[in-house]
Amino acid sequence: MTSSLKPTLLLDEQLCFALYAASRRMTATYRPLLDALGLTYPQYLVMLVLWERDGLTVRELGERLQLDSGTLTPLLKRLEQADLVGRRRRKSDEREVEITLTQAGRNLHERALDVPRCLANRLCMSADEFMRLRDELKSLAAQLAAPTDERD
Amino acid sequence: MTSSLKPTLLLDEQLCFALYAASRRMTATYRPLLDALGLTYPQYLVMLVLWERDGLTVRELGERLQLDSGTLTPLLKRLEQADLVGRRRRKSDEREVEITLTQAGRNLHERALDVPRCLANRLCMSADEFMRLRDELKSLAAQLAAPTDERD
DNA sequence: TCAAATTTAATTGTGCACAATATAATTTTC
DNA sequence: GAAAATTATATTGTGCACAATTAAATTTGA
Repeated sequence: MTSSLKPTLLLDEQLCFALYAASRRMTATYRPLLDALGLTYPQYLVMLVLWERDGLTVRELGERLQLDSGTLTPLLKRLEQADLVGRRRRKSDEREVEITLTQAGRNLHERALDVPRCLANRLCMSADEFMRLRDELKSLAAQLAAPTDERD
Repeated sequence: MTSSLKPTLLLDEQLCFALYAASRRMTATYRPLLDALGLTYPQYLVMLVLWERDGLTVRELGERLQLDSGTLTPLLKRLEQADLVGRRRRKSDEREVEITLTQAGRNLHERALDVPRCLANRLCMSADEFMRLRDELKSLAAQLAAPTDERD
């Protein structure tokens, strides 16, 4: 049989704290690697998206990363200051701001290839464990994102 | 055989992004529940620790939550403003600031018992799955926290 | 066609995170 | 027991997150 979940307020028993602590620890592990590239962790995520597909709008970046314009607008301005991206209103629809990589932004891609390799070394995890944990987190996020049509 | 991990820069393949996104989504799921208690998510974590053991110092809270004084000092001042905790220097060592629950802080404990129950309903996870994922995240965080005596 | 509704970014304000530094109290060492 | 080192908290500054509001462009619909 599967034991039923007994909710408590003990910190060490909380999934939410394990998630929160692991996420901050992961970001801290990336920090020295990303410092070398002149990027913060959220800036790195934006660059990942743009390296996959350049020329997205702020809205499209936000959908991909689940971040709103209040976060992205200043972040993108800092990337623009660093000469990694350009920002310009689209001719076809002036409400949209298109973000494009500069040459320096494109050049950074190659140096960034080291980052996941370094992390993989730190993880001491098999590819299978890695993918299973990743997919469990994705499905957890999807479940929490789903509209709450549950009775309480 | 176990396939070897091939590091890429594709967002959807990154464990780190799955972790980051799941953590933010979890916090967002807590938000409406904690709003009802007048707490933010990090404030709730501090209260969890104090409900388990009252009268800790800022340093001890920081060790438990892996947060430094730059985060905790203003957060604790807001909890003090909300009359949930008191702060006072210890007589035995005036460098230390002891945090104690007020009566209102203790009273909040009972109302908070609903929070993990509501979350458990949202998760649609067996207790076994819950505990396994939680423990995997704990061991991931521990691994990343360990000193990097790896060769690259 | 033109007013209303919608969409998209930007702005504002609050609250973390965290690095770096400052300050004050305590402990250690000589 | 006084100088030096250590410890604990607070402060400052930067950069997210995210809610709420604003502003501008576009679309919709009578």
